[in-house]
Amino acid sequence: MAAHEPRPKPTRDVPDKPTVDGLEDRWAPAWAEQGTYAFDRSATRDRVFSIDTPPPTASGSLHVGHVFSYTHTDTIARYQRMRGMEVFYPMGWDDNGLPTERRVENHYGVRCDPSVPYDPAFAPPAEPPSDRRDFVPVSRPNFIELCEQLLVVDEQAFEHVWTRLGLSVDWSSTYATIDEGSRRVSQRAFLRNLARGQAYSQEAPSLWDVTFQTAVAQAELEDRQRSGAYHQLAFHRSDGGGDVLIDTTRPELVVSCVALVAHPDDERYRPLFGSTVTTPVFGVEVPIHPHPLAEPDKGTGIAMICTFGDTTDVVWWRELDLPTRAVIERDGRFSEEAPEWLPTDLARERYGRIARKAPGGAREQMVALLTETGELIGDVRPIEHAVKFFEKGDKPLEIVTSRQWYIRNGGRSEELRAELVARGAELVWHPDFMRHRYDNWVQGLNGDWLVSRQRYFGVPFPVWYPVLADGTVDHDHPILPDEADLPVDPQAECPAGFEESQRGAPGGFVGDPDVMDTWATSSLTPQIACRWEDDADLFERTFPMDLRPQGHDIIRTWLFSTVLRSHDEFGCVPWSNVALSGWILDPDRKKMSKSKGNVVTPLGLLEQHGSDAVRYWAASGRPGTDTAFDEQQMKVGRRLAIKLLNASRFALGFGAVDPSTPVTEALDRAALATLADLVDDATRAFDGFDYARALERTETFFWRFCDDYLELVKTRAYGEDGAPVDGSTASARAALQVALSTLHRLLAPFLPFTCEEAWSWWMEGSVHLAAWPDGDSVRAASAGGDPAALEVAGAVLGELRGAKSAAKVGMRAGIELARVTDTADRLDLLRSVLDDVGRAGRVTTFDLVEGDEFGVECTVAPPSDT
RNA sequence: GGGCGUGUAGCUCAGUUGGUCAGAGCGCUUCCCUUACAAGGAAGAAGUCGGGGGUUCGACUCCCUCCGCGCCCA
Repeated sequence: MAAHEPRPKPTRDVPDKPTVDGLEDRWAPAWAEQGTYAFDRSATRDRVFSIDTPPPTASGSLHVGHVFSYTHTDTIARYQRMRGMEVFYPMGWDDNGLPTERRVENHYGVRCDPSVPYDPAFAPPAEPPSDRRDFVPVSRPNFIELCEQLLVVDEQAFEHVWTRLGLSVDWSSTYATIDEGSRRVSQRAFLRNLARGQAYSQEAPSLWDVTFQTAVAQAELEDRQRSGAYHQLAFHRSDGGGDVLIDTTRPELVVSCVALVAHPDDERYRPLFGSTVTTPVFGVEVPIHPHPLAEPDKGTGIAMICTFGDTTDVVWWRELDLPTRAVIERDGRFSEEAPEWLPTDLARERYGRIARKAPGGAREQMVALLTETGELIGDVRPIEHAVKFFEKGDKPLEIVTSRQWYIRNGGRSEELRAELVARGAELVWHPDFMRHRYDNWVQGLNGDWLVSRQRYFGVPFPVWYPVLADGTVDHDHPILPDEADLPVDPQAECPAGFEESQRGAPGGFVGDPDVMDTWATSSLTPQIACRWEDDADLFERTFPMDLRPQGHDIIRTWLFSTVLRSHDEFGCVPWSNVALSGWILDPDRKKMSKSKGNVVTPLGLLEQHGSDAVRYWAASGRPGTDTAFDEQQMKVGRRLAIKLLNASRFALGFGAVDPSTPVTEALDRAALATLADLVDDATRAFDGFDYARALERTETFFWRFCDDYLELVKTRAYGEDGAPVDGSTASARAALQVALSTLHRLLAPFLPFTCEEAWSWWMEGSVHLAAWPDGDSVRAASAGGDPAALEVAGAVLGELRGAKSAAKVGMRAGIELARVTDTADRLDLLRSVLDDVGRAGRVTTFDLVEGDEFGVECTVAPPSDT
């Protein structure tokens, strides 16, 4: 539907007692029935405004932060719609990932096991077992089906909140990140990456979260301060020249030590480079290498390199071409068998004391061993140091080696990094300074994007591998599906030309067991929402998109990866604008979060204050700025909504006048001239995605409009009882119509329910499909009015009120004489509106005196008897 | 340690190229049930614009520095 010029109804229908209560129940269903926000896909690209809405986690719950940021986006969607754009505003659900996996498991009492064949008739247990060990194993396709069933329920709850909040989403076009379309897009994009050499697999060390049993990408890391302790260990020079002392926080990793390393310029260790030492306890001979990453100030200045204690070890391992001596398995425990590199029976026997132990237990044993051998020097010294964690995890990450898929992201290519930085520069950032976050992230990348997850639930890699005659798997010659067959599940389906019976057999095939990181799918939301290759017509009309709204905490993940995928596939940015929203802070200025227990449920807020009131608070939060959770502001929003209804009732309470009626009175013309400037201001703000500024300006005008203009014009607008409407009364009524129509539209993006209600009293169709007001048209209606006239009138009226207030009389009291002192220019303006000011202030006589200082002296009439 | 942001009335915040910019709302005090509005209206008190330097005829606004807070990255 295209925006249209306002069309007045033949008759007005204004309720006697307007209320903001219940407007959501009246208008949300009406909008749904009338398809008010339906996307017209016949629109050409230049008339479409498409929004890459963040898909909320389906199994989670909405919180105040969602209400906050989604309201921002909605105000922009509504503005663009009123500007005549067809708004493509789909909603997605992120159900691809751990939270959904857990939820489906617990809800149905099942667990995903890709080795189980698909069962089309599967039904989950009637009573979910209480113990996880009794959960029923189901195939991945079955698991996804259950996920989709549960999503229906979750979606309804979400949609209920969103529609009540008044999001102008087109609910006929939704997607889920695990649904068939998303899987197809993810696999297709991956195969294209693979074909272009942008994706590759490799046996490589990766950070591993033991709890979640998942590999962790650079973007999901966080450093946390943890207390640890330096243990000083004695290594023994092979030439018998004495001991080399090193400090380590992880003595349990001595068994996996492959070398010692010191800074090339470190005079203390320079003579030792190239020589070897034997490790304590195990007596393994290892070399001493120079490397610039060694820190002379840290500990003794020489460190042991293990495979792998931390990410620096990985760098050393790679750059110094060291052997791999991994001992920690994916369950986080030391392997059962003694490593083959241990040279002696004694060493193997000692290893038995740490076998199958978790790092903490192994450390205790090692300290005991080191103490027994006398190779632990002095006391352990407690320190605080940064330790790497999965952002969702609670145990320090280990580093394990396994086959992983990567997508090139510039971390190993300066050229690609530069290209991606250039893509970032093409985007318009709101607010602008957020672009630095992107730049810093891209420039700091030091490895490719790990997209393997080693989990079961997710989008599978669409890849099989040949099994050679000797039974080994040939990872270098993957078997790929035809794009037309996507999505595929290599664990449940066999590749073309093979039989299922050949799975795992020599001469047969195996399916890649891995699934993709959820960001590998989320990075394709523009492609998914716009239905890349699945609906070429829609894609052409909507992509590249116009706006990506999102939180600033996921610039490095979601924003960056989306830019990367679009760059790879299309050679362009996926959207032209990105809008970063801030946080909600609780009254103590802390970020609101579930773990802090200070989250308020959105539905309760919407019911308590009304949706428009909550939206008002949300829209007051400036783009990118953290905002305090403030129910007082919601109450202000509610008052604003009520005020709008009452002011509308007043302005519509007179008979309608023909829209062509000239606005002749100076006060009316001044009011419209002021309004015209406001329209320009609000339009400029919205064009720059600054909804908060548009709201603030409009609101400020509106309060002044009510307090001053409506009071000043009231008597004239009523006209003489029973007398025919004269020109000055008609002017007032005409100006009120113009002003009201304009204000309803200016406020519609913020208070959609209230504005629709008031609009419906006198206009055909939805205000949300009405054309955004035009400053020049309003200015034309003002017939060259001077905004200063309204200012002068308001200033004098304020003084008159002040005099009455000081005299402690009611505003109804009369003023016998008001002596106004002001400059000649302003007195001239005042004369042009003096009748209105006199009536509003109940002034009998004015005395206008020229002077430099503005002032009003009043003689308040004595209280009238009776 | 680096980067970004932020610090204006008790509270939440405007202040767009340096010159009526010292503002708004809430809260507070007082008055008023005036025919749009008592889930309201009117009026009033309240700030050395984080501290200190500097540029300028003039700085909340530009520069330097320090301090506080927040976020991101090491």
